[in-house]
Amino acid sequence: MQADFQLKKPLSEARIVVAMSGGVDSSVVAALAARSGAEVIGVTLQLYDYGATVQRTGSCCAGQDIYDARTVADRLGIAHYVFDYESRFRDSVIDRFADEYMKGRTPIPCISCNQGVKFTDLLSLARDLGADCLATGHYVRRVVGPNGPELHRAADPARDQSYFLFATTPEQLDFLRFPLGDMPKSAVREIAKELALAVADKPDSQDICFVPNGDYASVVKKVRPAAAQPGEIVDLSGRVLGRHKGLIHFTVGQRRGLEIGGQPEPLYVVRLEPQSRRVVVGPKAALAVEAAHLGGINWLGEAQREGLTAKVRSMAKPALVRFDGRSIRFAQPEYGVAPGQAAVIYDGDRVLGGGWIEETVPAEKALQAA
RNA sequence: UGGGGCGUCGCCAAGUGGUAAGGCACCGGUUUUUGGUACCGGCAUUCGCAGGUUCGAAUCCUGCCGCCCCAG
Repeated sequence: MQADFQLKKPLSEARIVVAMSGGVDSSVVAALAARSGAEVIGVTLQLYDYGATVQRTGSCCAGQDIYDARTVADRLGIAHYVFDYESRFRDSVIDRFADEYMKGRTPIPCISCNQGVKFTDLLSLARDLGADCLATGHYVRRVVGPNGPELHRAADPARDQSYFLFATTPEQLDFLRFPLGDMPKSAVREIAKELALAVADKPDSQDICFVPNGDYASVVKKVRPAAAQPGEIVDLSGRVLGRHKGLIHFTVGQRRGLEIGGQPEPLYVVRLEPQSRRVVVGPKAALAVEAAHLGGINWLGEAQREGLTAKVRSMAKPALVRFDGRSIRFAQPEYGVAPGQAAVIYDGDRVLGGGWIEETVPAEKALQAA
């Protein structure tokens, strides 16, 4: 299987830097790059303290993963460097993650990481190394269109990671390459197996890489000890239904963990009020949202067209929306839209851009029905 | 200490002689490079306690305990 690195010069004269996390995907990218005839440099970033995470499955960029990346690079016969980006990662990803939770928002550290550490810092590092491009293992397609490179959904819809890459700027996209965007995951594993890469059967990463055991609240508390303030759980009319042990344990749309029984139907978190530390809950209908205001918008497209869709979470099916440059308006009510999450706007398979959800507008009709 | 009502899983609650519905909560799993959602599965050998009647009781009888309401 050959990969097209979309370079203007012959591959034999090119230098490709591959971001190697230590997982199968980026390892296969390195293999494809090595096979292309270009000079390949593997780079692995050490992002967080790995003492606690060594051997943990489903992690990335620490301990065992760095060792795995090195092993693959050795096998492929390519150069490999490890850089310590811990403090940068702590500032731009972990601290920001904790601060968002303290504000009653629900952050997506993977996007912060892609946006900052990977596509800003690592990318400029790659330029410094004299690379012609930076290749990563993301499942997303870079399509060269009439007006330059475009970002598209991966060919394998089950693996598509475009949601996590909405903040990629045109300048970054110009330098980035995503050789796996056209392949199904199974093909990637097959390549890894053919080449007898040690990571061929390594489990996919999941959850938040720097959070052990899925217990993100502990990480937030460790970074921001003031985060664990208890408060009241109230219904839409303000009636106190119970107490909670910290706003950071909740996100809009969440059902479990409220520990309030005796209800005729499930209760969901409708909103979080950091000032009063109240968690406001209500029936599912109260979750309906008709619009969302976005901040930190990144735009990759040209004209804004009709028939756009948007995703407000990674695995959601795209919803029909109108976008006016600042807000999206859903054609049908959308449920569980949480501030702090990303809204990514698509034209078909193409990512036009997106932004962070700052505020949502309840869908009146559905709210009254509640 | 007169009258009335009630006591079934953590919560709500069905069941009034035939061998414990359901919902919520909780737990586990599946899905997933965020959080969450959704889906699947689990969850009272026992009905406040003690006796009795009956082939058989959460359901009937007796006593006790506890709670609520109305009267003092």
